[in-house]
Amino acid sequence: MPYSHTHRVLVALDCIIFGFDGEGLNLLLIKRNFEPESGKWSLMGGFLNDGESLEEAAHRILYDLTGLDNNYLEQFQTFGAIGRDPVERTISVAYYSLVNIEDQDVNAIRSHNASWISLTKKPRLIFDHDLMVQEALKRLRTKAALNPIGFELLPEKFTIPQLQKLYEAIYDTRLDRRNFSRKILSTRLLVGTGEKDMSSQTKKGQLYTLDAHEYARQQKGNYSFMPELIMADF
Amino acid sequence: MPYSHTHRVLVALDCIIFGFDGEGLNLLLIKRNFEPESGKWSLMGGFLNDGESLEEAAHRILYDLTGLDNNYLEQFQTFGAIGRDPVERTISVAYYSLVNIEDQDVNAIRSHNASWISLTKKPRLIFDHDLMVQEALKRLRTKAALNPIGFELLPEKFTIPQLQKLYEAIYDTRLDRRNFSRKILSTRLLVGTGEKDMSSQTKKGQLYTLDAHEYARQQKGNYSFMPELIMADF
DNA sequence: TATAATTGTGTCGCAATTACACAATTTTGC
DNA sequence: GCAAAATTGTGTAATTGCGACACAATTATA
Repeated sequence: MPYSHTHRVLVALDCIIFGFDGEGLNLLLIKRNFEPESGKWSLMGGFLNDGESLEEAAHRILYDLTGLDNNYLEQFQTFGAIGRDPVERTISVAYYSLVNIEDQDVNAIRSHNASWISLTKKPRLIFDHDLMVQEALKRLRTKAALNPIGFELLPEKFTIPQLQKLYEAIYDTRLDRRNFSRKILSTRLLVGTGEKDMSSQTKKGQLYTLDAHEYARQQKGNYSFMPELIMADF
Repeated sequence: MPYSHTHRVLVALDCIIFGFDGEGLNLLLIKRNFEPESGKWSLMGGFLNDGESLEEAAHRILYDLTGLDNNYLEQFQTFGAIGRDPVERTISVAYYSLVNIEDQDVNAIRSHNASWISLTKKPRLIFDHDLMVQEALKRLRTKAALNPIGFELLPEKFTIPQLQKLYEAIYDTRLDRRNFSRKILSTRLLVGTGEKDMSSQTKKGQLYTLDAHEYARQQKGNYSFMPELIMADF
C-alpha cells in the first residue's frame, strides 16, 4: 500500500560539466532547440526514470551528452525552490562532473547542440542554472583542495606546468612554480614517463602520469591535499 | 502544460539532528509508533508539501520535533537508491542540524516519541538512515574544520574547555588544551564575559560568548577555521 | 588543610610554507 | 642561423605555524 501522502513531484537531474582547455575552465552547455526556453542556454539535464537510482540517472544523462562513461561525477546539491521550473513543480538533483576535454565524443555533443564555453564567458542560463554553476564551482574548489581530483580534467599524460595552470584556473589565482612543483612531487602521486611533451605549442616539460595505486589511496583516505587553497565558503 | 514525462515520485526530507551534552555527540531519534517499521528507531522526517521549498520543509519538520526555529540547518545529500523505502519509490533530501540541547522543547519531543541518544550507542535505524547518519557526520566534520559552526551546539555562554570537549567529540580525538586555547583565542571569535561558570559540576573556567560580528564574517567569508582537523574523505 | 585535578599562559623546536636565485632548455624574432 | 626572451627544473634561506612540554593559579576532593 503506497503512502497516503499524495504530493508527488517530478525529479530532474542537472549536470555541471567542467572541462579544462589548457588555459581556463570550460562548461559544456546546451543551446536548447526544444521547449521551454528554446534558443536559450542551459545545463544538460533530464528526468529521473522509474527503476533508476539518482546516481544511475546522472550517469545516463552524462553519457548521452558526451558519449563517455567513467567520468568523475559527484552529487553536490538539490534545488527545490518554488517556481524554479515555471512549467511544473520540479526539484533538481545537481551533479558536477570533471571530464577530459580531449576525450569528448564530438558527434554526441553536436547532436545535442552543445558547446564548450569558457567559464569567464558563460551566458545567462535558464531557470536557476546560474546558481547551480556558482554552487558547483564552490564545491569543486573545496573538494579539489581536499582531494586530488584535478587530474580528472587533464589527459593521461601531462606536465607539471599544465597541472599548475589547471589549479590556477580553478582558484583564479597565481601560484609559485617552484613551490607548486615541490609540493606536487612530494605527494608521490606523479610518476615521470621520461618523455617530453611533443604537442603543438609548447615543446617542453617532462610528462607525468598518475601513480594509480597512490591515487586510489589518497582519493579515499583521510587526507588533505592542498589545504592552503581552501577557500571555505562552501 | 505540464511535462509529458510522467514519472513523479514522493520527496521526503530527513533531518540528522546533532546535540552536545558536554561529553559526546547525541542524535535526536524517533521511536516510531506508526507504520511502516513501527517500534523501530528512525530519523525525524516528513514529506515535501505542495507550495513549499525544500528549505522550508526541512525547517517545518525540525520545528515540529523540537519547537525550535533558527537552528543551524544544512542540506548535505539526497538519497535515491531503488528500494531505499520499501513502501514506495521515494527520494529523500537529507539535512543535518546543530541544536543547543538545552533549548529543546521537552513536550514537543515527547509527543513525537523522540529521545536524545549518544552517537556511540546509536541503535540500528530504519531504511537507509544509518547511511545518512554516517554521511552527515562526515559532512559535519569537514564543515566544522572549515567554518566555525561548532558554537551552534553550545549554550550562549561557554568555557574554552567545554568548546574543546565538543571538538574532541566531533573528531573523536584528543587535543592539547594549551594549543587549542591559543588557537581559538587567536581567531578573535570569543569575547570573555568576566563571569565564571557557576553551573553544577564544574565551577571553573571563564565564560565566553561569540563576537557576533566576527562570527557572521567568518561564517560567510573565504576562510579556513581549523585546517589541521580536516579529515577529507567527504 | 593537604592533595589532586583543572584552568590559564608561556616557551622551545621542528616541519611546512613562502620568497627568492640560478642554471638549462626551448621558443621567438630578426 | 643566432641572439634574446620565455619556460622549465632544482636549490636555499627566512618566516610562519603547529606540536610538545613546563609552570603557576585556582578549585574541587578527602
